[in-house]
Amino acid sequence: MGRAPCCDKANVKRGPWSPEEDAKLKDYIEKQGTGGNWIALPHKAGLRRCGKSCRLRWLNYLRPNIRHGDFTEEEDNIIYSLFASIGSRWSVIAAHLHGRTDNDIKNYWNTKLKKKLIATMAPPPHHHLAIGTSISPPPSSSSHYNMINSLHPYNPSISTNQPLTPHQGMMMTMMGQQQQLLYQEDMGSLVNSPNRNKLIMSHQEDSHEQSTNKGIMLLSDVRSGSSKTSTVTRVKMEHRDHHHHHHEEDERSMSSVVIEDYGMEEIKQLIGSSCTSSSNSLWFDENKTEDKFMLYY
DNA sequence: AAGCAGGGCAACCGCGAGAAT
DNA sequence: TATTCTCGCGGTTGCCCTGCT
Repeated sequence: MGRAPCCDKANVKRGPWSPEEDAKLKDYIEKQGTGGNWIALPHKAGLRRCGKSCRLRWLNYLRPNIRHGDFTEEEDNIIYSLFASIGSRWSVIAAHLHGRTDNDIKNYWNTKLKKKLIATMAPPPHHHLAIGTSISPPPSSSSHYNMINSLHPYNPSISTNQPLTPHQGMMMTMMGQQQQLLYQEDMGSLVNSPNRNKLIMSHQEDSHEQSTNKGIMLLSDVRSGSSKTSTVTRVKMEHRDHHHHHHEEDERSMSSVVIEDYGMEEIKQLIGSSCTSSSNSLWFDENKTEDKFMLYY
C-alpha cells in the first residue's frame, strides 16, 4: 500500500515563495506557532502550499536568527572537521553553526568547500602510476570505481595537541574510521595529495588481504542519478579481526551524540583518536565485485 | 549585444524513523 | 501488533544570475 500524499499536489502552489506568502507564513507562525502540525498549517495560515514546503521555507529562510552567506574560516574548519567525522549529516553540522541551516551548509559544501578542499590537495606534478592501468573515468556512470588507500593507522606528523588544518582533519579521518565514500573525481585529488602514504591497486579480493593490519578504506564512485552535483554516499562496513568477521550496517548514530557536547579541540582529538582505534576497519561496498583499483606511490 | 556554459542556491522529492491510532 | 500519518533528513532538481566568448 502506497503512502498517502502529504498534500493535494494539484491544488498547492509550487516554486519560489512570494513576499506575500512569506509574510503570511511568518505572521502566522509568530502568532500561532506551528501547532506541531505542518500539514495542517498552510490551510490555517491561508496558504496554498504543501506543509512540507512551509516547514522548509520557515526553517531555511524565515525563522529568526538565520544567517546566510559569508561563512567564516572558523565555520569552514568546523564543517571540515564534522564532515570528516560524521559525513554528510548536515542537520548535525548545522547544529554546531549558529544561525546556519542544513540546506545552506549542504549547498556551501557542494559548491564551494569541496572544491576548495580539492584545490588545496592538488596532486604534485611528479606522481605516477605504478601499475599500467591508466586513470580514466569509470566505464559507465553505474560502475564503481574503487581505490584502496593503504595508510598507516596514524600519522605521527599530525599531533592531536596541535590545531588541525581542515585537510589534516580530512586525511586523519581517511586514515581512521572515515565512513564516507568520495566520488572518484574527488579521489583523484585526495589520493594524490602530499599527505597520502600509499595507494594500492588490486582487485578487491586482494584488498581484503592487505587490509588486515592497516587502516584501509575503499573509496568508491557511486554516482547517483544524473545530478550535476556531486554528493557523498555511505556504504556498509565490515569489521575484521584475526578470527572472524561480520558485517554491520553503518551506524548513522555513530558520532552525533558524542560530538554534540564537544568543542573544536575535542572534535579534533576525537578524529585523531579514531585513527588509532579502528585501524583494522574496512569500509566497502558490498555490491562491488569486479572493478579495478589503482595504485599510486 | 547575443548566446552559451557553469555556478549558486532555493525548493522539491522520496525515504526512514517514530508517534499516533 | 499492525497500519497510518507526520516529521525531519539527505539527495536532487531546476531556475536564475554572472561571466565568458
